[in-house]
Amino acid sequence: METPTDSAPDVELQPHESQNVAVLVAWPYGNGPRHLGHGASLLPADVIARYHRSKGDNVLMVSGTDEHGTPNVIAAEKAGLPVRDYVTGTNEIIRNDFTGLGMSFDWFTRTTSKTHERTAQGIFSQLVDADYIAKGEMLGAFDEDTEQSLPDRYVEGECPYCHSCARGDQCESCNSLLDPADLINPVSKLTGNAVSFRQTEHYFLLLDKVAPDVIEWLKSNDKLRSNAKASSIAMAEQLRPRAITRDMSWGIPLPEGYELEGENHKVLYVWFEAVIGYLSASIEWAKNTQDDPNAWKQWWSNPNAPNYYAMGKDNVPFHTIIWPGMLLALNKLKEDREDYLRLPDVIASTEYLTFGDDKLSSSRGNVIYVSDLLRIVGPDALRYYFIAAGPETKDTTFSFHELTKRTNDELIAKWGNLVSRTFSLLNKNHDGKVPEISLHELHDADRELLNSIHSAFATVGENIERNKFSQALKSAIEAASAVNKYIYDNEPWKVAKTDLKEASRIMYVVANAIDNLSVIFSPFLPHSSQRIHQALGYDDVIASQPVSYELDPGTNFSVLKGDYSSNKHLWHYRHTRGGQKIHMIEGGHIFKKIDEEELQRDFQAISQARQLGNTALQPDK
RNA sequence: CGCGGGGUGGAGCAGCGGCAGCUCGUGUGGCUCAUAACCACAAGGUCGCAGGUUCGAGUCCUGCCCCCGCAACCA
Repeated sequence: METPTDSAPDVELQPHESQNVAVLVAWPYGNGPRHLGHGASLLPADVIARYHRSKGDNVLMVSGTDEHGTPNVIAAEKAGLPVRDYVTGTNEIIRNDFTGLGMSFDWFTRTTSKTHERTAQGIFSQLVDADYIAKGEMLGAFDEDTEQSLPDRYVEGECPYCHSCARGDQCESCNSLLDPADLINPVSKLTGNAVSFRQTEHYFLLLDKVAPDVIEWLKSNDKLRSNAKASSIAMAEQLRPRAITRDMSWGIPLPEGYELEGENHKVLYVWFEAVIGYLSASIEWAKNTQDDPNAWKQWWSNPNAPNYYAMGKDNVPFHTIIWPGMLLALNKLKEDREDYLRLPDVIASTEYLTFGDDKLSSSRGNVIYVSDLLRIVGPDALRYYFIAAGPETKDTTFSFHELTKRTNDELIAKWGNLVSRTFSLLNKNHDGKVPEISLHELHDADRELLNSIHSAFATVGENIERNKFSQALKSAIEAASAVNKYIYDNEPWKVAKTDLKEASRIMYVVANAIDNLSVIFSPFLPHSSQRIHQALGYDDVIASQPVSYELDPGTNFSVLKGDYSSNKHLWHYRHTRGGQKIHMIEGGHIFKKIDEEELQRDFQAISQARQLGNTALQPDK
């Protein structure tokens, strides 16, 4: 990347050598709409993907809904729906949340897809054959009446130590860690029925066997954030075999030939199969959208294709230990090094977004959903908030006040207002056109400003590449501020009255700056960047959006995909062509100012309407 | 001594060995093209507490206090 000099800023950047970049987004659990915490932890993935596309890289961004597991079965029961119908509904809700936010997935599928089932079963049987998975026995809790198997957290009873009421995994009164089998008079939290425990046979992933390799890999990966790295190494040092099957009927069945004795209702446990989704979704994407069904290997088995994983911090161990452990074991079975599956490079994890005193999660009452705020403030204000004020390095408390401040006093005051005043000046004094000038008319101050925009591409890009998203966005805002100062210093509204040619030069520089800034902002604020781009008279698409698409018509199985080919090779300074007619933005403003009281009122109204409305698809309490 | 993250002006954060910074808010002034927006200047901090290392410490070490997450059947 060149250093900007005092020469004209029209130096061509070195053409960026395209890389294949995989962006792997943690699979949202399919039990209901996404809340703000989910949005905050997954949005950085979209910034990474959009930035890399803009740079010219070939991005493959995949994810899907994680639809198996007990919580979904229970939620479906409550809703009075077959589980499959229930998760089809939540998948649609989550797809809409992501579409609304503008998450530019290449493929957003479901763990209930055939490809996923086959891939997960294939990996399972390979690992069994290679002795990385072995049979063993485990004590399981069963509802005595319904025969439903129950995870620890659904079992409660009297604490054997302090004799107060305790949940299966921990006593909230005396804080003892419990084994649910020790509880006195255990009952199901769901039905109140008595719970009994029996030994049943299960498959275990022999994590201890891959631990040395996992530790070695952890130590050698210098892109992992130090917090994730240290805690993961400590955890890896005490890995034990872990059961990866469950007694239930909802899930991926064990592959043929691997059934356990006398059992026909064992399924793969969600945490084992869900992480495989990254791979299976890539395979499914290739099969459905590419000429070459093996195209996924250009990301997964390519030594020059870095990958980025995005998730909340609770998910880190699955991506630093379990998934790498599985991949390491699989790679040991590959004869050809060229078939090695790539382990995680960058784990961009966030901390938690909290709300008041309660964790903002779907398992508690205090929740604000992504869709609520999308309706009230729109996608880009929410995206701005997530990146500028989100829990990037520490837990952060959400507040309407902070959202309002960030939107009104930063996003709108700096960037939105810059766009407004520019269009207004062009309209008033320059026939609603970008003035035409020749570049050698530029003054030193003009070049200086344009150079600062030129270097903003580098600064913002570097920060994104270092996972410093809020810093990157701040740099973009600073670049916009420089343009505001330039306008103030040059007073084009005054100059236009006496010397229109001079004013044209100034306004050309401003329009040119905005044109470039819309590209710089596009990974963060794709919706508004696209509108500004069009308002400047262009008709191409610099920030595409995902669309829902029914895979096999009639199956009710839909995925998100998108065509982002026109978003590529934009991440560099360019001169705006003069003379093009601008189009005023509908309503005059790209961003709508937030009235904090109104925001709270609107939220209350939506929240109440939701509680009164159909509860069938509500997340479980 | 289970593991880890965080505690920096009113708010949100950066800095992680060399004169305490940024954004917002606040005050004053300027500007009036612009969504009471924009521009300039100013006030405001003994960098959680206590020791230590060092010519020099938010920055390294030790102890303590507070907040948060994880602790593997919460996926």
